[in-house]
Amino acid sequence: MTVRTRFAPSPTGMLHIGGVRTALFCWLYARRHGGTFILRIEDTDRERSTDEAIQVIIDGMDWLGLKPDEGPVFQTKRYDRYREVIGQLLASGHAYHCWCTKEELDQMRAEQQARKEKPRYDGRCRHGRALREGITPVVRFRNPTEGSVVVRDVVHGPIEFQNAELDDLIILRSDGNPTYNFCVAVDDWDMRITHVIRGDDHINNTPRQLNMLQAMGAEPPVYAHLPMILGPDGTKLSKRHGAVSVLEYRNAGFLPEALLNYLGRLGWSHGDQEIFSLEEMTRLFDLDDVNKSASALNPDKLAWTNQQHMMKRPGAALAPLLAERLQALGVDTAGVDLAAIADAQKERAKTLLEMAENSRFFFADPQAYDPKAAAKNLTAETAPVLERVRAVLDSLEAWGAAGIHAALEALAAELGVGLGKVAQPVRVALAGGPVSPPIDATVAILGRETVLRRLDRALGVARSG
RNA sequence: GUCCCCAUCGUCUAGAGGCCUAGGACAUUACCCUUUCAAGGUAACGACACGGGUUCGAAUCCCGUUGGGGACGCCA
Repeated sequence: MTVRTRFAPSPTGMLHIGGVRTALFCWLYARRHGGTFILRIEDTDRERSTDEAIQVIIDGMDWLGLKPDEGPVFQTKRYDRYREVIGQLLASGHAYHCWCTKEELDQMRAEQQARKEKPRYDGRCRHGRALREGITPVVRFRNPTEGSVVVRDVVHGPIEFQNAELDDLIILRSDGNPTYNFCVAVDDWDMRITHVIRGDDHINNTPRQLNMLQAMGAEPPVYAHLPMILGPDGTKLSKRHGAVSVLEYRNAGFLPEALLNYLGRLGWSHGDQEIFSLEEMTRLFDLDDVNKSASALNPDKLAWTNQQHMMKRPGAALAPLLAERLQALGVDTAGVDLAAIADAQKERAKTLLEMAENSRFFFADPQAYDPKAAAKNLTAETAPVLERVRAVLDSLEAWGAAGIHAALEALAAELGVGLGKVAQPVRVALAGGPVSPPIDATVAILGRETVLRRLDRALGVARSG
């Protein structure tokens, strides 16, 4: 049996990272077993579905590299098929028309709640009802009233539901649109889905879907309900928590492999390992290792994970992404070795955005010096040192980090001071502040002309300060 | 309210009855390394929700309590 999984988002909001984690596990499981991963867009709610949301789903998955093998399949394109199945269910008595109005149903629910009962359709149209003028009936699924349904869930184990707890759900609205639970059942069947991997907020839908599958004569898939992902404060994920949409993570400068690594470690683990490449995850992933409890997002750990992945990438593989972030900040990146900058900066930034911000001084001379740093490093005492550095660098033959390092070290030795006494004034002169990559790399990247120019300017400040 | 799910450091997790004096990671704090900042290294802090069973032995199995989450739509 070939494994077939599906990721089935509804395009009503932005694709958030809880959805991404679901997509990841579906993708991973399919990849791991040489199966097929399908993207299905559940857009039967025509009021709330938007093209923009569909685009975000597709762009987001594309960015992350979670490419579907089939799809996107749109449920709204399958209406003929749904109506066909509804016709069959009607004919076989597994479904019936219901003429209740919304007002009638609202009243019924209100009464039930007043009696502290679980609100549910009471089946008043179950055994036929006179056709009512001016009302287009809905179609309801005739759920069994006795016995129970057992969901065989690979992460939770068997879960039993009493049929008496379930009511007759609407499968076709009065406007002719089929509803979610029904479409899911038909689609999972038609698409020959073998493993339904989704959030555990769907556990309660599963017995209904199982009953419909049975009524249609379909073999049910295996279910795996994943624990929810909560916001950092342990409550349900919402816009309140800030970055929720995948694309926001891209814009904040996270690497796709890092986001996937972090999300993968939520609800899944492999011993003590924290850092995984996508390839490793694919090789190691198993539904047996998925745990049952919800997990809260930890922004610090996400940032750390991102840094770990940035350090794993060669600078050249970071350069184009760094360029995007710099351009977003309005920095002109022409003519500068971005790969070298990325290599120098990747272990001192948590995100590409932070890297870009830390790297601005590579592209423009400091407009002002950090007051504290200048007061300490651009002084009458350091001026002679800066002068010597200027002379040494001016006459240096081969421009390169190794040569620069050797030259500065020799100078420090000659002056009888530690390298720090030489490097720090130079750093402030070049970067405008007390922080930068190692001075040799910084000098090398900046280039002789820029370095000499900035030293001259700093010298002016040092002499007068 | 009814039904369903869940429960190990602040957070993510390891843990399949003895290997647990409960391990790792993020965060925090100290120290080391060091030309700054980082990165890296070492250490410290820090948890089995509670109560009953079962067992020679329970974080692990069972029951209850409490707490959290989800579902109960002509939403998905």
